[in-house]
Amino acid sequence: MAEKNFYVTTPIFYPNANLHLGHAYVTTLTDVIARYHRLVGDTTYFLTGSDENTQKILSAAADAGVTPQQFLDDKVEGFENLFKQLNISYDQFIRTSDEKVHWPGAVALWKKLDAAGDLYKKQYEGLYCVGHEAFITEKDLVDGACPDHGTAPERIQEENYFFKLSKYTQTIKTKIESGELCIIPESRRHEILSLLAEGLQDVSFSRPRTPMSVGIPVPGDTTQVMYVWCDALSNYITALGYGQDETLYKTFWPANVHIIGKDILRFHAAMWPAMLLSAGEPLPKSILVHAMILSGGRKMSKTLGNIIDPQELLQEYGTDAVRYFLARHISPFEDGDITREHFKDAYNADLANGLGNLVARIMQLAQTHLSAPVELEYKPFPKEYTDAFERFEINKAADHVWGRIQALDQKITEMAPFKVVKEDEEKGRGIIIELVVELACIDQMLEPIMPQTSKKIIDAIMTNKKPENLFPRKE
RNA sequence: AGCGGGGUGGAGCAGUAGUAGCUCGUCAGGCUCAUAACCUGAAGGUCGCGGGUGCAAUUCCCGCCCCCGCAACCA
Repeated sequence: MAEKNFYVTTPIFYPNANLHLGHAYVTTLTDVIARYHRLVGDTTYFLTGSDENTQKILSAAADAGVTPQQFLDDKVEGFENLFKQLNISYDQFIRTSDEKVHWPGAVALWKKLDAAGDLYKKQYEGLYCVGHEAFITEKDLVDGACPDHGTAPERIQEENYFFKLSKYTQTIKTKIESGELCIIPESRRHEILSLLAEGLQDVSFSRPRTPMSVGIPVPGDTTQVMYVWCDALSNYITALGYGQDETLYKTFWPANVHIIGKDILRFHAAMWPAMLLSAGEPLPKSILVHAMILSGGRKMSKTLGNIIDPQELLQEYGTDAVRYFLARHISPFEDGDITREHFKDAYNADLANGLGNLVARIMQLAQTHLSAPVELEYKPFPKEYTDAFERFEINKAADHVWGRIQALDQKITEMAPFKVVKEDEEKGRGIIIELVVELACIDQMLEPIMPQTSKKIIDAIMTNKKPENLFPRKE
């Protein structure tokens, strides 16, 4: 628990649609981890942002009848709005369309790859599916047409820059095996190692620039724009001023952890490390691959109609209840499940009957029988709690806290201060003070998960007043 | 097809070679400080199916069945 610098990132999100519960999850997970590190005294930097240099924005904007810039600004405002409602404490929100913050760093990184001799031009011929806005392979075709769009792809020939990804296969493999680059959990580590065992192919790293192109121009070649993943991945360092004012970069890079979803593992655990190796920069220390949230055992989709909108939950239950559910009832590593019914049950059992009721019982006793606020003494966090956080198992950390809540409820019943105080006032007060002290300890551990609630509870303790009903029971 | 994850009391999940645990729900009792809350106890499972190895398998091995994900606006 030595104080140190801690840099944590979320993926950057596509602004072509509104954010859903999955985005809310990864961001909340990251926020809980960031808040924990601040709490234990680490100098913490938390980055999130949006991935805006994508061709799809153009058509989405056209459909919406606005300019691409308006469209982006609008979506990003929506992102920031959701993050505000979730009480996300990010230090920076990076937009890859930002030509001042992001572009110079991405260009600097490109130049490093080029200087290392890892970029080369190659004639590329492939089947381009207009629907995908991407190249697809021969074997994807069904009766000569793209199975998803039902149209025949165009055979396109173009000259692109290629990145020598293959060159770094072995180095990356070694670093992952040695734990120098830690992939969490184990199952994902195996997955990426088996991918590396097959060997990495060099990848196209640019596209020809057209009048309608979106993206960062390749330095020294105005006919090309950077491949979107090359552009996007570099956000983790451009946000720290890489290639410009590198004060933050020097302080915080390498990142302690990139938090990502399993669908983008190969970009983060293969392509990104290769880029950094090529540029001679250190690799991130770990990559945390979280699982997906299912609804009723199925992936959320419009067709199934099982989508749960984070806004809906936020409105009905409030910020901290949503944060609590995501942190405790969704495992970071196994697919989790959420239904409205399940959410309500957890809310009533753990927040209304559990935490909320406990605070009410103790503070009622304190307010009635103590003449002044209790003087608090804080103990160091228990190992079970800190270990869970070091392993990024925030659900286990929360389990520990709720175990303490249950134990405190038992203690009240056993010691019966409400009864004792009638016979021996001093003794009764002593018990109540003990209870308040323990509540304050619990409250402190609650902070990363439920910052607003934690504040309300400590305020109640400091003023020796029973607070308003924290979590009214829902029927 | 291939790859990956999973099938444990009503629901959601842990878990281990040797009396199967947790949370929610249900039922009974207790308490009265508290949000009809809290505490104690109980009922409820042949741990997907078939075979193998072992003194012993839910746990290891083999085969099979079923569900889900990876390709679709989607972490």
